[in-house]
Amino acid sequence: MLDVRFLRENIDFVEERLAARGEVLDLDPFRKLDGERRSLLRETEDMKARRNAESLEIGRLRKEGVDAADRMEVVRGLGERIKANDERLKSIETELREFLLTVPNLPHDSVPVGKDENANSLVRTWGEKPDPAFDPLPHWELGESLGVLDLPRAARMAGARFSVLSGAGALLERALISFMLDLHTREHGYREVLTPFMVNADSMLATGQLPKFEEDLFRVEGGQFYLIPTAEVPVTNLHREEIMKEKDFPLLYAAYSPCFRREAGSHGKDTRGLIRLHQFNKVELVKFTLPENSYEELESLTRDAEEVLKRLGLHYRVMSLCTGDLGFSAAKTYDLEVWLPGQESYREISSCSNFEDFQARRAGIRYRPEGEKGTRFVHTLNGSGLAVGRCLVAILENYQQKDGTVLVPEVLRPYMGGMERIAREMGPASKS
RNA sequence: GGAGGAGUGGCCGAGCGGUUGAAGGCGGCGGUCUUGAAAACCGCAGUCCGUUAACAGCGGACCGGGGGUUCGAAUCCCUCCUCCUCCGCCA
Repeated sequence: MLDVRFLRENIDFVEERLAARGEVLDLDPFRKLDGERRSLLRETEDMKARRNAESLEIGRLRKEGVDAADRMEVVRGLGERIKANDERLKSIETELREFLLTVPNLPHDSVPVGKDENANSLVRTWGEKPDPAFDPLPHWELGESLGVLDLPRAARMAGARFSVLSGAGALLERALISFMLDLHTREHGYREVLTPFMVNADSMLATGQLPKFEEDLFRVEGGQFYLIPTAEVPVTNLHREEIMKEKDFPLLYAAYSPCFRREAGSHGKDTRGLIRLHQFNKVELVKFTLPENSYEELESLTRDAEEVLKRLGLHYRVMSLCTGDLGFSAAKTYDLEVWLPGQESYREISSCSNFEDFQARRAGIRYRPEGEKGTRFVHTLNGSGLAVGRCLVAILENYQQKDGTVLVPEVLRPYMGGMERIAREMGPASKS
């Protein structure tokens, strides 16, 4: 959510910045509602001040035994007008809030202007495309032939966009999760948290999934819960409605969670393999920082995510998303894109964003600046560190050998009982 | 699921329907004292909204959330939520 006072005083500037997102957003409802609210509020508060004074006076008179019936009558009438005004105010405030909740964040100055992903700018690349002397298989063919991936059975038990990993596949997924968490907690200073995988609507509202993107979420039938689309939601909500101390910052968290997404509107996209699923695993990094440090923290957050790819020896590039490709809540985002030889393309494997105070304002996450009166909103950031399933895809495709086996990256071997190579293994009993 | 109990400021804990934003204690901050520290003593301290150049004043709201009664509600009524205890069930 944008700061109402800032919006009021800089409404033309805001309109212009939002236009860079490619979204035509008319801020007139704000102009109208905000003005109405303020004049009505002023009037109503004046009446309340009078009522308070009168009531006090009535109490005093009655204590002295003086009859105050006529005064009480007057105040009763005042009370009725106050009540009517309060109701009107409430509906205006609700409308205003609902409108503000649908206004996206402002892009940071350093974000390239453009209308879609073609305008994203390349920040840097690491490593090189492998140059195998054979035609690399896409991971779904490789995984099935190795017996570590079973998509048909996943489809039967759940549906399209689900997966079953088995044997070395399941082990590799688990190894990746442990490796990532260990790296971030032991070397990068994050604190591991394991949170609920379902949250309430307030939490979804705080991070920006609601109210606008309900169709992307799974809602649990018969309950007030939503399945989380990313651990960003529960972890950011760890400090919802809290006022923290300046010396507490920065706060760094790493969390493993499964992620659940409807993928509404992406029919026909990435229909094969593990790239786009209704359920996938992810290790998420979340930071709470002081406003003045958030952009340097975004750089280090991105580096922390990159380190996973470096240690796995996977070639990738870093893109800065342009204004038109930026997510609703983000002020600036770097995407990490890993090279997938089976598909001859770079695919997003991490998205690292600074939300500035956009989420903090929705969530009420504040701190007390030292030597200053009052409170300020913190800045929140998060990034995948990394998407585990896509990471598994990248390993299968990048580490496949001519003989159809897959080498296990060095750093993962300790997590896999020393396994150096994934060879064809006995899968589950074959279908008749 | 059944039966009881409780929700007040960072924490603990008072609060006959009328200067109670809220006693007291702890913690925090500033000061006195001290070579320094502790102790003791003095003082300051909530959040949000509106007005405003102002994080100065002034006004309004907030005692789990929402609604009601009343001239006036932290205090009375209704409702929802959360937590605790006992029984049942359960990984």
